[in-house]
Amino acid sequence: MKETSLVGEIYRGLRVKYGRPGGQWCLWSKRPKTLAEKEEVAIGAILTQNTNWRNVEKAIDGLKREGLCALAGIYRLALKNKKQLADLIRPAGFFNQKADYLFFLSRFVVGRGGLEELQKKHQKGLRPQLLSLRGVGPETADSILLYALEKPVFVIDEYTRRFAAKNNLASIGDYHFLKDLFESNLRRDYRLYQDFHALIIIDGKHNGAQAH
DNA sequence: CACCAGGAATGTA
DNA sequence: TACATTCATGGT
Repeated sequence: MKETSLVGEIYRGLRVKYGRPGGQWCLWSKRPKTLAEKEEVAIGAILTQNTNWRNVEKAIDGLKREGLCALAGIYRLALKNKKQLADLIRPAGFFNQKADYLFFLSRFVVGRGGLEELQKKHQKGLRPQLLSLRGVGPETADSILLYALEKPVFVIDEYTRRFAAKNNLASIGDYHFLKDLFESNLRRDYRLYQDFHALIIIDGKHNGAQAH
């Protein structure tokens, strides 16, 4: 239960300061998750691309109102009426692109028997398969792996880059370099990775929003 | 009014 | 490899 590395010490500092991730992270850092919650996280991982989380919540609420915050439902709707799907997620911005992206992701997951099947199988080759989907880059793939499929994969984003630079952990922002830095200095535990990454963003917002 | 938010794809040099 | 552009809403 104890981290001896510098990275681990920094994590404990965040835990002392903020406790477990709350607010918007209550769902993403929740353990265990129901299947419906995992699907909501996977959908949110697409919707949140370059978009404020408040707008993502509006889009997710819209999907829930129609009973469509699920991958099988999204797949069916995208086949039947892609424009209706785009209209539902409009508040999240980039709605035409993201309707396509959700279609590709839902088709992939449904075609492989659902998220829980994915979580059990394909321990190794899953990340390249996610990356091969249009609309799924490194950050989105790792967000799905970590928060929806509960794999010990560290997510790197702009907050993580700033955080690493600020704490003198790395001078370069290369995605896989930083990913390997965190993963090789921490227990291989998805729960630790979830909380750490969430706290990095919480801390980044805390430090960047002083003017309010 | 400009700028940004939990990116990725595509094109150019 | 390193930037630039596009996609688009809603809050500040």
